[in-house]
Amino acid sequence: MATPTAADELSPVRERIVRAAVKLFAAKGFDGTTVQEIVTAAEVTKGALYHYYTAKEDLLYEIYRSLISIQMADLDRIIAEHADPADTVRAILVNLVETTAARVDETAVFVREMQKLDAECMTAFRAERRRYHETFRSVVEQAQATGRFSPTVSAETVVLIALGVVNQLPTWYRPDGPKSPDRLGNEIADFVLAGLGVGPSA
Amino acid sequence: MATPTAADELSPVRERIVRAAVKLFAAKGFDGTTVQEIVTAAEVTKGALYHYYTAKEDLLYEIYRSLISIQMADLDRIIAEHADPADTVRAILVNLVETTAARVDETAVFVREMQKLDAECMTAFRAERRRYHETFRSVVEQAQATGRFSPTVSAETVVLIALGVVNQLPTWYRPDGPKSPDRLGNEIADFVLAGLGVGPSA
DNA sequence: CTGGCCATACCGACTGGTCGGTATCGGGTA
DNA sequence: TACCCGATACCGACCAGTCGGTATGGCCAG
Repeated sequence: MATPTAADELSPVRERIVRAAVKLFAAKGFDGTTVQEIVTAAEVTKGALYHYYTAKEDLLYEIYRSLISIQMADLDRIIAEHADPADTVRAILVNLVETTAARVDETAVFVREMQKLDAECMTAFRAERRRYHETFRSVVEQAQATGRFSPTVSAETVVLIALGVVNQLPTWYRPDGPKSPDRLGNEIADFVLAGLGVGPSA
Repeated sequence: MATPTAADELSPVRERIVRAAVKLFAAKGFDGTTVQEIVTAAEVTKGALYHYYTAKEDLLYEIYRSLISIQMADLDRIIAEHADPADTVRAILVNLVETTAARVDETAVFVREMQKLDAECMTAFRAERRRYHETFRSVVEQAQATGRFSPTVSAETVVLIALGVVNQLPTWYRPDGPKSPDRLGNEIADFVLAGLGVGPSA
């Protein structure tokens, strides 16, 4: 266990390759990026890349897996930590904005190129996404049922709106912009909670 | 002027080509679609395509131009037609959802492949988008300044959220789903207006 | 200690096939 | 005939992936 190859740790070479791939895929798209460009940017050779990965598509898979596993773990943790639904929703949104802002390239690739995965990966990822979506929605639904949130708008629409902003975030978010991810997340949460009939902060 | 080549009218062949291109680009991406696939789907030949277009990229340009020009015209018309800001915001959102639902493929391509346009087209399109964004935002800002909308959330955030949902719409919207575009648009408008402190309908 | 052996990590020229785009010609219409 | 629309054959560039080979380092027998 001296070598950090366990679990999620990537060997330095693998990590350099994936990092380069993410940046290039985000900038030029999956099909628009050549394997040669990736290996040049990663300062490795084609042989090295194909030593670690069996196909270009594996890189996509690696990117998605790391992104989704983080988000799902965060969601479960947040729901376990908070009792009040307004707190929960706020925490979910702030966390989502923060992790997305920290991984803009990954998210951009995810949003734009998801459908390029082969059928079985697609199904798996759709299932994960669905679980995220439905977990989020049930938080809203339960709070509506117990009268904490206004029931006028459908929970489905709320979730669609909330996830919509986050997925579009890579298009407009700039790390050097005036608003920190934390503030951005809270502003979005303010708005969403206002739409659910909850006043700003408790 | 007997031939309908004027203004936005496309000759039958051109139209078939663009239609096929939109569908394929939406399904497989710009780089993932070959010119041969386009001409096969359009039931024309490569010669015909390159007779009307000088490059594959021209097809992207054509798609964007038609989408954006419609949206900009709608926006200007809607703002001219409505005096009350709540009505204006609702009308903008309903219209946006309806036109987007009617052109899911175009929007999907637009959102995903915009950056593949060359530098000058990009600049032009960014300017148009910016104008849309800022026009929308100023409607919200003015209503906040005159006390019609709650000033607690920044107008910028509201616009980002509203346009976020619409751009993501191609990912989840299904024409055969339970909700009509009109109803969807109104639900989104309900939520956005609630977030701005305006009760449902006037 | 040392020398032979093997596994893992990595190299980069090469290939089979594909793709965007072009050159050229036929055939219908005026 | 003249001209435009479209068909077909073709080209040069490029790309994902391969494959024969090298380098490094650990390990075990002598």
